[in-house]
Amino acid sequence: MSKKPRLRFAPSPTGGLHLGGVRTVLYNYLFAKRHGGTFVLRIEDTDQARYVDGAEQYILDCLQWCGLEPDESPFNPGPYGPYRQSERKEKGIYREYADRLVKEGHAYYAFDSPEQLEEMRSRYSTPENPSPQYNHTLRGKMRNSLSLDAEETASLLAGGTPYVIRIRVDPGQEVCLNDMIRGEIRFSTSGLDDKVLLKADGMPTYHLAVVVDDYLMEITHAFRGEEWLPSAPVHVLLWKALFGEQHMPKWAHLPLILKPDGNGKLSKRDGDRLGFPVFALNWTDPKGELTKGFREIGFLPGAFLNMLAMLGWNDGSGQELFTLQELIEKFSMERVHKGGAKFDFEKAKWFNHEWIKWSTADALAPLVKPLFVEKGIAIPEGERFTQVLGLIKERCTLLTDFVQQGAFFFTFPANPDLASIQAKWNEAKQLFFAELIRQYELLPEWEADRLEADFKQMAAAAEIKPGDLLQPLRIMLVGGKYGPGVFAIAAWLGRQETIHRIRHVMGLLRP
RNA sequence: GAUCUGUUCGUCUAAAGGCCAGGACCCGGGACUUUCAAUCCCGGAAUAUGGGUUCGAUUCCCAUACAGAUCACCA
Repeated sequence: MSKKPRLRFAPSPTGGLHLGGVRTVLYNYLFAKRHGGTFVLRIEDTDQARYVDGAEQYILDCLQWCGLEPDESPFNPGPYGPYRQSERKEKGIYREYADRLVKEGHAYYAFDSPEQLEEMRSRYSTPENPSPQYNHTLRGKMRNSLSLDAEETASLLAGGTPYVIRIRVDPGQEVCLNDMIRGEIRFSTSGLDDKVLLKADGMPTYHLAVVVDDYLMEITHAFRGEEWLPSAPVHVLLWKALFGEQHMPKWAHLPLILKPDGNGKLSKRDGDRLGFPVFALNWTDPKGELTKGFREIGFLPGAFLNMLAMLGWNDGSGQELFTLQELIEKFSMERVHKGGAKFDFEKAKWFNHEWIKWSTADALAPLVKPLFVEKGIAIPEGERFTQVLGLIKERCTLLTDFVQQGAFFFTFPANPDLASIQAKWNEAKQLFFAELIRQYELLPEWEADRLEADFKQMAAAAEIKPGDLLQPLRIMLVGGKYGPGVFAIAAWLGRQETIHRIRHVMGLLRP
């Protein structure tokens, strides 16, 4: 790489950050870091109608949670600011380039009202061509500085008639785009339309803004979703007209993330319908409707990123578990897929489970603690708590599972599952546990192996299969048929609590 | 409808002309065991179709089929 790469993520602050968006961030970030480059966050807030308060902070929170923090952003500006397009517009940046395009004949003024545009679309719409475009064939029939004479245009302009600036695309030329993932893609300009570049409110559209800002911010590589491919030739045309193609960033259009069932882009609705999140973090829309995020349902950020990275990329070795650091070291655009990938929530959970197993109890503790607190469960400080996490982490797929799996350590089992032992409960067992309590009370040391050894010895003496006694003991200590080894549990609970729990359930059972 | 992009087990994918198409998720079975997990073993399942090119095609070419994206003063 000749110079330090500069990459950007350029979301519009309109709502929750989607899985696909996070993956776009990730690939941009990985590539930047892989090559010692810079990762910038630029806010594309040019659509004031869709702007949502708080969405910008939300995006930053997502990046922070993921650990994909930008080197330059509206919150920590670098030398290429401002980093919000609305602020850039205030400085007249886009206007200047739009005017230049008009002056040089690459763009023109269009005075058509929304009604007139609608009228045009319905008038020229046919079964063969359901979406007529504002292009070289139709622009002569519309009200613009190409169809009107200069005098009329000037008076319209002087009279304050609302107008937009549209790119002038001449037919019959070929635009070639060299995509890092897909190779050479050719478009004929005949199929392109005269896209609006500058809106009537003076704001640029995405097309103008992305080109101008990528140039001004010296972006070297631009990775974005595949849905942008159809408008890529317009951007190439703009680059040629404004700054020269040789300065254009290298493009890559990332494959789409598809819905698990059927086909098509994964949407928030699919998540609601199928019962999984599609946003990174909880998102509350302006109407107050909450959409769950991966963080809140109990994902580790590392697992989330790991899963996303593998949706469309692999290093060819068969390795599936990667830390962010490893991804940075191994990531390469050459190995990014062309085809879209269906999102599989089961596999996503598998990644998280692996990450939890792999995490230390100490690392998990601060993440899990609030979950217990939330449920009103008082937890001990320090080692006592992490010991429990160590005991149960391998059976937790989501962080939230820890509460379910671990609550009985800290709270007395209120409703023990008597049904599963009552049927086989008898005098002999009653006697056994009474004796067990006596024995345990006298035990010099309270430690799992010793507890187990004594238990088995006594079972043998009583001529009852240990298995028939362990089930009741588990219900007594845990309350249900789950959890780690019973003697490890007893050891952790301590003598007093263990005996208390045994006694309590014995009182509930009738031989 | 037009333009563009895709297509290997149900899903994510490996094999960048050449060992029985490999791994993972998932599902089924077994082992272990003290429940549930974890772990280990075994099994299930794929190159969309048709033509070429080649001694040999998952891989290269063409056609067909299917799927997707886009077609706003939204990004």
